[in-house]
Amino acid sequence: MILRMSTLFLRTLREDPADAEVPSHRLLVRAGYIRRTAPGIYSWLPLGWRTYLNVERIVREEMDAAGFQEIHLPALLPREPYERTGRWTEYGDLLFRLRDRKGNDMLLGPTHEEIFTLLVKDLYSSYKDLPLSIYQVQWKFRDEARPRAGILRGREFSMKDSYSFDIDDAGLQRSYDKHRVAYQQTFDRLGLDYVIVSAMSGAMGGSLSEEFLSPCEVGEDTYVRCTSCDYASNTEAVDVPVPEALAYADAPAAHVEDTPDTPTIDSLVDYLNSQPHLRREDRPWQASDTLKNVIVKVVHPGGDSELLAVGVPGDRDVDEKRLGAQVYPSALAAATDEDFAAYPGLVRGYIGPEALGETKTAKVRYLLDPRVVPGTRWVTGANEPDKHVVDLVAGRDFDGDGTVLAAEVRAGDPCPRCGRPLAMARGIEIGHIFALGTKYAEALDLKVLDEHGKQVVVTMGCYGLGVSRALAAIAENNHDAKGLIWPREISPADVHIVATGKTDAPFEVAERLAADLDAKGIRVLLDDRRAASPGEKFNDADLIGIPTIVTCGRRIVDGKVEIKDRRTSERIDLPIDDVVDHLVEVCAES
RNA sequence: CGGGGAGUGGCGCAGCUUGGCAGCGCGUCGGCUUUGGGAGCCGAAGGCCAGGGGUUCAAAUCCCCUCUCCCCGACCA
Repeated sequence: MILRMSTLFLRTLREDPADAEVPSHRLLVRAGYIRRTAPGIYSWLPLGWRTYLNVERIVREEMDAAGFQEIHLPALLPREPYERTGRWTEYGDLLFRLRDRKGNDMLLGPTHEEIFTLLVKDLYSSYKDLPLSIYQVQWKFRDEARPRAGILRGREFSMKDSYSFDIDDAGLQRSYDKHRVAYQQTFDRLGLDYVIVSAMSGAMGGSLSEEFLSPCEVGEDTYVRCTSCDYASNTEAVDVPVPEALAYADAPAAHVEDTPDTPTIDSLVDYLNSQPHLRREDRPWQASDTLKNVIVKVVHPGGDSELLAVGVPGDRDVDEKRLGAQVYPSALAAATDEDFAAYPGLVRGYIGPEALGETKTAKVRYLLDPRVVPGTRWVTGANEPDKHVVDLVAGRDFDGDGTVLAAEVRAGDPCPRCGRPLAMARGIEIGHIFALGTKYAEALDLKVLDEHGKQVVVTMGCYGLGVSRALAAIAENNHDAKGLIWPREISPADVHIVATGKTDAPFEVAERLAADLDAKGIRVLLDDRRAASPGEKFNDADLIGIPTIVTCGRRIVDGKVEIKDRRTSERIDLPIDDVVDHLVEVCAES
């Protein structure tokens, strides 16, 4: 099939749309691939839809090749299964809810664990049926608080979601690994760079989960990567190398000092440096010499809560996400005035380790950053207003009840694998795989008989891959100032033929080439517009981003056309008769 | 939910401070000319200035209220 610019349902924009910031959004709208229909909701135009279908096809081929079976579930779903797993409530405002004419609650599927689980329960009842991996490509609906960046984060988006069903943990691990490999192959074929970072399973439940992040400035997920080796990790999960313990035999004894009006680390450091009798000889005091003790409230799943004290070097904040991941499945909350009132030993702004810990006066569980090893000397709160302790030595004067990875991770911190500096990076989450376990099978009572005739709960995995988001990620990684530059397999066409000139000849040559290429199975976009100026056509071709551009123009009189590689801008002139063979070769190579 | 910005022909914007015929560029339609990097000239169509209320002889412009969109943050399989 030959697409003709003269009749194509397309309008390219000369200027950037006012509401688009990120490159993929800007260019996809400008080049006439998508149009905004409502906030976070987009319509696909012919070029965009062909491109989208290519991405979807590649994903589908890779899933099929891995032995997963495609099915298709409705997007419009009943409330009941989501009620049973608790997600009707848990999803909150994120869920698009509606009612049918009888008043029954319905929803637009944000994800389909429940329905897949019920479908398997409906059909299967024996361990002999397992393992099973099934998937679909479906539009998902989430009423995001803030949709952004075009199709990178929409309220309606396309996702390939797979689900695996196994009889035991070993089977789940095998299914998980198969999906992991299938994802690697899929993203390789899509031409997307990615890093795999371990993630917290959070609300999805389960033990193991990994995210596939495509490195990209406009991505929403921050992660940490090593500047030297290939270590990459979710920020929450970065490990901190434990420094060696220091000798402290000749360390001075701890002493309490008056430090009026110093409830913050900054004010404390300034005060220490301003007092001649407190100054250090070797260098000024800095925030990292202080030990900051932060009180948070941990709310357990049952609803009980307790206070927790976290001690971190004063130059670092407690990263709530990181701490939250450590206490999961309990949740974090801010400690209230009442909480503090219950522990008179805790003096806000002047909390020190001597009052903390299971055996101390405050009896608040006290966890320390791994950097606080025995022998390190600290300035920290003396548990009295306006007083701090200097030269408090870890291991001699205080201990924690354990360690916790709660301090923020910063660029320059050492890589846990090789010790070289880490860097902060951003990425687009293009895939997320979970070893779910039995959460959904239990809630929905999916059991099969095992070889002993005993009912066992099936264990599950779920594996998401954002198809429309992957397209946006590909666009983010494949463009220049002039427009998009598609990898051939993704591109809406293989070759963009531009005819230009005032005579019929170039147009006739272009038509003939288009027909010949089409006969060879090469997909052609033909710019057969007579009225458009050459400049307009060339700019449109660069904007649209088809990988090979053939210009039938002024060289026609020499029997030649120009072939340009969109990515490298390399141009060659070729005799007309050689063009088809040449392009067949070019298309086969890339 | 917090902070910032913006709503004016299809698109991108000016006009608002200081009230007085609703403008510019692009696009669209017709005509002539033009064809290698978004062509030229002539003519034309197309706008309740987000909505509601108010002030005024007169409101895109001033005042009050509402709505919507975009960006940053919070949130988020």
